Amino acid sequence: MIPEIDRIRTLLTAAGCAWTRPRAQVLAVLTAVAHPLRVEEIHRRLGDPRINLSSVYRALHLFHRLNVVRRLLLGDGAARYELAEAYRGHHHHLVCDACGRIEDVSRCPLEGRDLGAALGAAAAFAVRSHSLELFGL
Amino acid sequence: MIPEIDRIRTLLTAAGCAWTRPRAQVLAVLTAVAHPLRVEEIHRRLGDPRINLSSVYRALHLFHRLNVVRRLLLGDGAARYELAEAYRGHHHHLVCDACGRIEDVSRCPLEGRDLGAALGAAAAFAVRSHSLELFGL
DNA sequence: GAGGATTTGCAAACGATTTGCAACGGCCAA
DNA sequence: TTGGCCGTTGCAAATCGTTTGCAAATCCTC
Ligand SMILES: [Mn+2]
Ligand SMILES: [Mn+2]
Ligand SMILES: [Zn+2]
Ligand SMILES: [Zn+2]
Repeated sequence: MIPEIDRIRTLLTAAGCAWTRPRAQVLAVLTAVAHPLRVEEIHRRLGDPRINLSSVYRALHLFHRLNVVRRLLLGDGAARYELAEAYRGHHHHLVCDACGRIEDVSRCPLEGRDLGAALGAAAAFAVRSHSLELFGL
Repeated sequence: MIPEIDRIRTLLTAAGCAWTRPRAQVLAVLTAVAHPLRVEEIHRRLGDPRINLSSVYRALHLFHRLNVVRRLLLGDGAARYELAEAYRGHHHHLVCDACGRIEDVSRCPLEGRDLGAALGAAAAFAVRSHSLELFGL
């Protein structure tokens, strides 16, 4: 099926983790949508009502640890998840202050910037990733 | 006393809000430290044990609404607060993936960037603020 | 200092997330 | 293909940070 899912399945196997129905379905949901989803939303979209909400949480934890998904915290109480950079590409988000709508920005405003220079004194710091959200209207 | 606190007090008054002991002490804590604090930490540092944790939450809400403090969500369960841009200047944070230590970066890697250009299609979006955190070691 | 409006302390409610545990189901070896 | 082991799940209860209702305390204006 979808090549990303195959890649991820292989990755799970390599990490010694089982390929189970909850995990597969959570991934199916995440690959099917274009924007970050709350856990509750992911759970609701699973084809299978037998799957428990806590299994979704556990799957997302595992995926996050294996860098399969990215977790976003946008200020309302709930975390949002989307496929990680390796599967959806590096991008950032516009968050509307008024209605809360979220949109992707594929061009990274940091590209070409020498982050090391910006750090200055804290040169001992090796940047591994960054999180950038733009808020507005 | 500290000029920032006077400014903020004036601002509260202008907004029709009272200058009360909990609010003053929360501000005193925030102006005294250089890094973002969790609500629980702020509460612990108040000189006065009579002040209730929920008053700290309420004070921080008010301050956040009036743009006196900034709220940071760094991925562990708890929000962190620090004085807002107008009082501490625009800056970002380094977050250590290993130990969780947080450090300020005063140079903004976005300065001089035309965010509008980076947005591309979503030109209808007016960026009012941005949040950038750098993760690494 | 008195009056009325705001704010506080307290304790209970809340929503998101995590956890213990017994039943279950992938996965590998036979 | 089957058997069985060990990781995984469903379920319900616990936890955590945060919010809220309400009566009492505090602030601000006069
Ligand atoms: Mn996205
Ligand atoms: Mn800071
Ligand atoms: Zn970027
Ligand atoms: Zn900046």
